Amino acid sequence: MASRRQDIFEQRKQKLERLRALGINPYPNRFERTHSARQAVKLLETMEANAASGEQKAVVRVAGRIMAMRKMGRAAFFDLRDGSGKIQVLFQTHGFSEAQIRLFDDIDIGDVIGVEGSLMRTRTGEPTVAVGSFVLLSKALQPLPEKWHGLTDTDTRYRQRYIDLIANVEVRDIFVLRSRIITAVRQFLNDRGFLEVETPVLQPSAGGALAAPFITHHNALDRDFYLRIALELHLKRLIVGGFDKVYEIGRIFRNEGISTTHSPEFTMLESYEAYADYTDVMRMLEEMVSWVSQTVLGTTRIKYAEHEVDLKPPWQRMTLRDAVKEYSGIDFVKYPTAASLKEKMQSMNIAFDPDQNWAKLVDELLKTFVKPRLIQPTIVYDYPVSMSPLAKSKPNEERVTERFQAYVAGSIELANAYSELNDPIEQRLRFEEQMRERHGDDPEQWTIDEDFLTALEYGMPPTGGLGVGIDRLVMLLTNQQSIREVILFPQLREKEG
RNA sequence: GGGCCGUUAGCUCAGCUGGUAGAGCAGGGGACUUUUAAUCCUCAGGUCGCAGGUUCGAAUCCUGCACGGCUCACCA
Repeated sequence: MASRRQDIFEQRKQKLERLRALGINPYPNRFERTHSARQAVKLLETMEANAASGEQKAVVRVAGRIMAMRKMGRAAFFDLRDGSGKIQVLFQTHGFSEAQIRLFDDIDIGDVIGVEGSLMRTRTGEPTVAVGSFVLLSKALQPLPEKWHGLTDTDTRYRQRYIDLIANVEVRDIFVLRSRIITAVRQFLNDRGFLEVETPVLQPSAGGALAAPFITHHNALDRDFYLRIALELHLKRLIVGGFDKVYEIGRIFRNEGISTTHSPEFTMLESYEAYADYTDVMRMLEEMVSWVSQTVLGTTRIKYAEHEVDLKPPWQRMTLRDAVKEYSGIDFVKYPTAASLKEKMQSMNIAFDPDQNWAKLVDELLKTFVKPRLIQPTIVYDYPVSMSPLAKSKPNEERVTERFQAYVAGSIELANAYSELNDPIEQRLRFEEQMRERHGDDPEQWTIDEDFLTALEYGMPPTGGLGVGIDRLVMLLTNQQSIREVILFPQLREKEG
C-alpha cells in the first residue's frame, strides 16, 4: 500500500504490533545457533561425501538476515545471510501452527530470523535448510536497497555504511581484507622482534611532519593540544630509551585537503630499528609488503587499476637524481638554486608555482614525471637534505640524505623511510631552518619539540625508520582507487536539515 | 578554494528542442508446494536537492545555495 519511507515504516510497525499481540517478541534476547551459514553448507557437503554410510539427516539451527524471499503459495524460499555467507531456507507451511503462519505472513525482507531444520539439497542443487520451526530475531522497520543493483549512491554508502555492508558483499570483502592486512603486518613485525607500542594522540605541539594539525582543548589543564600528525618523534624517544625495535599502527590527523588519496584521519605504520640504516629498511619493506600480499591474497602478483604489479622482492632501486633525470630530463644537481632550476623548467615549458622553493620544485618534478612512470614497485632513494629534515646525511655528501620513498602502480606512495638523524645539534638547526621558512624569523612563532631534542641529546643509536600509509597499502591490495573505499566511516560534510 | 559532472518514488534508473512525471525492484491485496533477479493479476506510492528568476506554463532554461563524485590546487 505504501511506498514512501514513512509509510513503509508505519506499515512495518503495524506488523510489529500484530506480532506483539500474538505474544511474539520481535526482539528476543537469544537464539542458539548450531552452525553459521557456511558451516551448515560445509556440513551438508561432508554428509554427501560420506553418503555411503547411509541415510542421515542433520538438523541445524542457523540465523541471519532475510536478503530475498520467493514465496509460492504454501512453500517459500528465503535467502538468509549471516557473517559467514548465505544459505537458502525452505518453508513448507502446511505443518506450521497458526502462530507460525501468522508470523510467516508478517515477515519482511531485511528481518533477522533464526530457523531450525534439516539440511537438504533442492532439485536444482541449492544447499537448503528445510525449516521445521523459526523465530523472529529482529524486525527491520526500514526497507533494504534493491536486490539486484544494491546501493550505489556514494553519499548514502559512506554516511550509512551499514546499509552498504548489507547490500554490497564486495564492500564487506574489502574491510575483511583490510583487517587481515593489518593483522599480517603486525605478525610480520612481531616475528622480527618488534615491540608494538602506543604513543600520545594529544600532544602539546604536533611534530614529525609539516602538515596542519587539528587543535583541541583540554579543560582541566586549560590549554590547547594538537592531534598528532606523525608518530615519529615519540617512537624515536623510545629508541633512545633502549627499545631497539618498536612500531606503532595508529591514527594520524592532518587538517588538510580531502582527496581520493587523502583523508583527514588515516592510519599510519611507523617502525624504528636501532643499528639499522635505510638499506636495511628497504629490504624489510619489500619483504613485508610481498609477505603480506602473499599471506592475505595468496600471491604477490596483483592488479591495480589498469596495471599488473608484482610485489616480489627485490624491488627496482633508483636514486632520486637518476629518476628525475631519466623521466624529466633535468639533472637537478646542475641547478642547485631555486632560481636556476626555475629557469631550466621554464626553458622546457614545465609549469610551476613561482613561490616554490628548490625542494618543492624537485618534489614537483618527482610527482609529475617520475611517479606516474613507476608501475612496478620502486624504491627512489637519496633525497636532497632540504626535502628531508629528519633524515641523516650521507657520509661525505652533505646535501644528500639517506632517505627513500617507495612508489607503485603509477600513483601510490607506499612508504617513506630514512636513516634517522640522531645528531641533536644538526637536528636543532634543521628544525630552526624549517620553522624559519614556514613561520618567519620570529622564534615566538615557532613550535619546536624541545623534549625530543633533549632526548636526542641523551644519544640515539643509529636507527632506520619507516612510515607506511596503511590505507594506501590496503588500496593497493584491494584494487581501490579511492581512500574512502577502504575507510569504514569516511569524513563527510554534515548534511543540513 | 577553482573547474567539470551529478541530485527525479525506499533502491536502481528513464524523462527529447519548456506543456505539469514513468519503469523495474521493494511495498499492499490476490493466485501459486522446489524457487533462486521465481512467475502471473492487481493496487498504491513524488515538495523532481533547496531558494529565487524567466515564462501563459519549469523536473526541463537562468542565478544563487546545499550535498556528493571526479579533477586541479594544497598536503615535505
